[in-house]
Amino acid sequence: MTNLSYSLLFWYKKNKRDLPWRRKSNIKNPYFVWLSEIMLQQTTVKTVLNYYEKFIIKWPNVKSLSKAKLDNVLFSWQGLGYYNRAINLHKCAKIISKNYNGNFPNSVKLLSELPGIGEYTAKAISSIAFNKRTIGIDVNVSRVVSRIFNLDINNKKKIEIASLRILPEKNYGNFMQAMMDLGSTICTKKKINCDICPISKYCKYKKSQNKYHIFNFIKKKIQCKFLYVYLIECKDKIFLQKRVDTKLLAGLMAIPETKLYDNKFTLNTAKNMAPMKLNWITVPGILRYNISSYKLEIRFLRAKIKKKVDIQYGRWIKKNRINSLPISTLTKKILSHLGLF
DNA sequence: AAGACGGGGAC
DNA sequence: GTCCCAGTCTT
Repeated sequence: MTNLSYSLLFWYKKNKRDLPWRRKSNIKNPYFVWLSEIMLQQTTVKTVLNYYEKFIIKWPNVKSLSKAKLDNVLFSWQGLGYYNRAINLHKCAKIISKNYNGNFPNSVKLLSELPGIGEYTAKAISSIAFNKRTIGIDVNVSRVVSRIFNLDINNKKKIEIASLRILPEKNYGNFMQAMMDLGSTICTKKKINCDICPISKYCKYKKSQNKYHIFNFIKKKIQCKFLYVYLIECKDKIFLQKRVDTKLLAGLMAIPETKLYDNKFTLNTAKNMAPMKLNWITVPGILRYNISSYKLEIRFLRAKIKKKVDIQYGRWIKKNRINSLPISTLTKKILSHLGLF
């Protein structure tokens, strides 16, 4: 065992974050590890906590989750974002129940074949739940490793080789989590607390020219997009549609909308593009909302209809039942603008 | 190899 | 306002 890994494990034992999926009874339970890892993809710990607790109460094991309706899973996932994670979570639960009799495989190879589980998550589960000799390299681990060895954080191969070199002789799962905790509390992106770092004496960061520690040169382009949404009312019901054949907010229920246009367009155009020919009335106000890589500018039309009409993937929903459906934060804001949520 | 995919918190 | 987060999947 290297001095570095020993020092880090010692530090971790005393200072690890108290997280629900790390409770003694949970940490070796692959279901809990898997669920937390999926939720934590591109999502902060703080945000995940409530969702995680809700999920394990509702579905305490993989078999119960596999029997759930997808809409129910999406409902519990609403607001967490990246809804394909929920769809894949559900798919994966079914596979584990059916093909693996409810037991997760422990190898990186087999784990990687499951929906929603990529290289990182496969290694994380294998390491944390099964204590296999591997390490999932997330943004925290790569940052820490890059600083320890003064490596280019974007050079995946070098970071990986270096991370394997500092692995302890046992306690692989703890070591991986220790690296992540260090990265999220002490060796953070902007504030770098070498003074209280348990492994600073093994680290090149302070001595180096900080050559590789400025990154993210490329800015993500945010595009402005314009759209109209359509509120169709029939007595005490409104018309909503399931979002299929779209990657954005996949699987959720939403109010009908136009495509996302690069330029502003006229009211008449919006009326012509409406899902039905109705007496459309403008709802005052514009809703601006940032989602994914778009800056949305949303305008509103509303109309009443006498008799319900059926449209594909559509459902007529009682206004007081909207909150029982899986909908996105964006849809909530839209409905809120219309006084419905 | 690059782009799409959500939402909230930090600053 | 901008940046970022326990990444994965598609093209």
